[in-house]
Amino acid sequence: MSATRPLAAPLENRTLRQQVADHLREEILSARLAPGSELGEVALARSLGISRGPLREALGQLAAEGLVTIVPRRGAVVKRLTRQEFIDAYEVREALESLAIKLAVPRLGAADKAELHHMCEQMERAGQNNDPDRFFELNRQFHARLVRASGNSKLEEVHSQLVAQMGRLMKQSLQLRGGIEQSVAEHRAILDAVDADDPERAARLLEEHIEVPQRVLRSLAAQEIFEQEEVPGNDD
Amino acid sequence: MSATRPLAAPLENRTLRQQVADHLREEILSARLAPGSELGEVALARSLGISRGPLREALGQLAAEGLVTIVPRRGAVVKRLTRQEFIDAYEVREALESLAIKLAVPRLGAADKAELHHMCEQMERAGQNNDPDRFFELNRQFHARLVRASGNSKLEEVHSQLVAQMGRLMKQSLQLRGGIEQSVAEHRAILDAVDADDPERAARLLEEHIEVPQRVLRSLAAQEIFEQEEVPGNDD
DNA sequence: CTCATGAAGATTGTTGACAGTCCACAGCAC
DNA sequence: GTGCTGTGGACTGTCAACAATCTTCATGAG
Repeated sequence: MSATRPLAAPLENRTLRQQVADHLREEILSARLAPGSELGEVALARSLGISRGPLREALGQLAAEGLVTIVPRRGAVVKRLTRQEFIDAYEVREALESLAIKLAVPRLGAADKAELHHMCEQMERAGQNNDPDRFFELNRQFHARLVRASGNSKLEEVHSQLVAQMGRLMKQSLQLRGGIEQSVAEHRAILDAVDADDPERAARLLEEHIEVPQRVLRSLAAQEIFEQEEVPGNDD
Repeated sequence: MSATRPLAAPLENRTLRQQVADHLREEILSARLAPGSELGEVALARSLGISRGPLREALGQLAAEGLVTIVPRRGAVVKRLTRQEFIDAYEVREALESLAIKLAVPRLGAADKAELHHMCEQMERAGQNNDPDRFFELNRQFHARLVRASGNSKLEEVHSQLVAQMGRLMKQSLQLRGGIEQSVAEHRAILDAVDADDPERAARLLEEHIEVPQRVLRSLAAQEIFEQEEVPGNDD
């Protein structure tokens, strides 16, 4: 019980496919690999110093996770969401988190609530410091924390996968809502309902909170987010 | 527009990995491959008449879909759900279908409603004929139809994947509820709300409908469903 | 008799090479 | 000049062999 990684990785048993999949997932989520980027197998394998076999398996896995699109005999590209797909994903995410908070509220202890409040304060501070990247990361952790607190592993799995797919776009959608102060206020309102052990009110507030970017996306000509980038592919 | 397969498969472009993945998925869903079955690569590849390469990619894809479990350097087995995982999946499914029916009701035309009623009648007939397999299949189609009618592709995708994971167990859980007549009555009640264009009532009824096996699973010592089968692996 | 040790067999992980397909571009007919 | 055709290159799909690891079983010490 004194291992450096007590959870889920007892030994360095990680196979190459897993390492490559994790690496590429991280590259995609961090936007170092832009949507639309073509993932040539030989070039990628060379740059990673491995063979094409494990790389192909990793790409297949990422395709099943919805992060890349594989066209038979044409290769793999980082998946690019249409506006409709993004709205659809938002709706599903709303339903998932609504369920999550209803399940989570009766299970939360004082320590959990305190931690959520702490995260909320950090988010406010990030807003004051004008650090949107940090705010985004904290926001992601806040929602992930709520979902995990539901105690429903499948829910957590589906949610994290969905958030990963929406990925980079969520960061930009953050700019579409009323600004960081508005978002922090909404989080506080949700936490109030959580403190009061009122799952229904918490769920309603959470749904409204998540709905904000959805409404903006529907109404506004927020096309720019999607229409943009034709992606140079490889710029040397 | 006169091709034999107008949708999604213009040519026989399907790659071996896809064919194998589809084949194995069908085998698992139809319970010809029981949960816990060990999927040895060499034996499987031989029986399919292919190499291990595409097979490994297909297995990786199915693992990402949650149908098989791959333990590094130990091989792949058909995933076996614990009771908790099954309950968790049921909760998520309930949230998804609740969202689906709320979205679907305002979009359904008279023809759609008629089709749903027709499916419901067929379910009743299957019950009278004491044909649980057919009833199960119709029930699956009924719910899938509702989800598709939501117009949310991501929702449909996540839902179908979840249903596939629950797969074979759902058939057995059908026996746990009040019997086929009870289930048909519940479907009729849902359709009444749909006919009345009342999304909230439809969603509430649907949630109660889905909750039935959940409650049974929680309370009852319905362990038998999960504790069973140690699975012979390969019987030649 | 029990448990540790080690070798043999079987299975998975990885690699490099071969085969087939798609795309781009040059050449030619009109 | 425009459009079709064929050839070349690059890429993906597939395969068979090699390497590494795990499991099993026999062997021997205590």
